Amino acid sequence: MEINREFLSKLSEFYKIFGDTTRLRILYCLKDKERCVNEISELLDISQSAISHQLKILRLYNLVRYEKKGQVVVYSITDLHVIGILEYGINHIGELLIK
Amino acid sequence: MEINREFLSKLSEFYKIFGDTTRLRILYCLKDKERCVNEISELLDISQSAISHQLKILRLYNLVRYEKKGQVVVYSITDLHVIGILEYGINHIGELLIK
DNA sequence: TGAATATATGAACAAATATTCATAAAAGGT
DNA sequence: ACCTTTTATGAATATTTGTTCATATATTCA
Repeated sequence: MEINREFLSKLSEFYKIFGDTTRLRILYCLKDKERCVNEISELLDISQSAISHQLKILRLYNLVRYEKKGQVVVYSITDLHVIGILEYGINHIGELLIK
Repeated sequence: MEINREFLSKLSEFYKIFGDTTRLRILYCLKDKERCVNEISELLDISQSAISHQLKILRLYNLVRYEKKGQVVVYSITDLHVIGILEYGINHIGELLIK
């Protein structure tokens, strides 16, 4: 009847990740293209540190992939699910918000 | 290129709602059946006040419907989208978490 | 090797959010 | 009219979360 507590907790943590505009913007700007930290930082006009902290969270949940290329670290979306979830939100949530 | 700021903010607020175990549990226990506040409170073993505060948020975002029946207030899920989003999470997020 | 650049990270602080507690409001039963 | 039950709500508090600031680490280049 009730959902298993542990899964529930993971589920809420997961949604929570998408519940922050900084993280959404990061994910969105990585949607079609990998980018390095400074690039993201400049593009979104958010401090390097803040971006780095948020990337850490995204990494922790396997939403982004980390690849070191010389001095630079390049981040990209891990997997199509992430884009799917984003698009699901973009398409379906609008409708709910209107009513 | 970037998502419109206002939509972005609504989107994150929306995901945020699902990013709390209490609210997830409330939504989940209303999945197939309408219930009154005390019923939810007892079922989930969370204080009536906490439930009521959270229901207010769910109501604000039109995720649940409010119906007064005499002394009792009955809540139910507003719309199939909500269940869709929940199920989307339940089905797809598990996979992401594993990797 | 030393300077410059890119990124990560811990601690402090600020802001947002959830819960509790006390109480109010609304309805029903006596 | 009064007591009981159910729900809502404001204020206080506790907790969580995000950002900034200072600094560490790693890599390249001179």
